[in-house]
Amino acid sequence: MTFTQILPLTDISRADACSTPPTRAATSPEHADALAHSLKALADPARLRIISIVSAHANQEACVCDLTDQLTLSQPTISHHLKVLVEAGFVSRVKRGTWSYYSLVPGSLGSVAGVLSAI
Amino acid sequence: MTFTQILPLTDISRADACSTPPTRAATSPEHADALAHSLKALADPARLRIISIVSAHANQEACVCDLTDQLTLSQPTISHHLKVLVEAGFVSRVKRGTWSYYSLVPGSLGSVAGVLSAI
DNA sequence: TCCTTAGATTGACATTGGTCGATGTATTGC
DNA sequence: GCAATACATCGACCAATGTCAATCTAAGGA
Repeated sequence: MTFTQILPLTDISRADACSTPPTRAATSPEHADALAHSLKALADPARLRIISIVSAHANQEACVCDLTDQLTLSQPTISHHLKVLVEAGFVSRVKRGTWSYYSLVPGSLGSVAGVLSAI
Repeated sequence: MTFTQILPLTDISRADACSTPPTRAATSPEHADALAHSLKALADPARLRIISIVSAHANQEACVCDLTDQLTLSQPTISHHLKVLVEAGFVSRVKRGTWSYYSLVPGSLGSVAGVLSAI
């Protein structure tokens, strides 16, 4: 019989008296990086409003002119925010004629919400 | 019978030909600001790991030494991240003796997740 | 072909944000 | 009271980010 059998492993493995042992493993750094990247894309008032405006449309689709109408931001700035959202996978773009139409990627928001509440 | 009865109102109310009408109102700027502020507090790998480490503990409580052990960050940096999380309402602090213990604010993550999936 | 329009890209700028070393402040133990 | 420990705060620095004016590209229309 060894010491590790007599004493709980958690008491041996840590030296700090202040702490209680963890019940499960914490999120990996890679997982945290990925989630933070998604959250960063959402963590901007203009981008949240863009998502809201897009999803408020009948066919879940809005053109850039809808956004420049409602947001008090320049057209390049809105285009920049749209690019961030596309690269993060929250909206997708389709071009018809002169106009670009943006739509929500189904489930993308719910996925982040699910991960968040599962932490 | 007037024109507004013949033609759909939505066709009259907007001048842009590229756009479909919205089915509901978009999020208010104030609401977007508030949600963005909460998301900003979460949108950092170190802070996500802090939340994960705290919630992985038996009593949903961890001291700073638990965090300095697991995160490869300086103690002032960790203290800074903790302050951000406290001010955003995701964790709370209680001091017992020399040690500060941080714990998750129940429901705070779920609340953000709920708002997110309701956009 | 040329002009106009829609929207993307570029470059520059100011602001914010993450990080650390140094220091400050309680609390504990001697 | 004094030294040591745990943690917070401060100040500085560099990187990342939001914003806009200017420019570029592509699609239509005359």
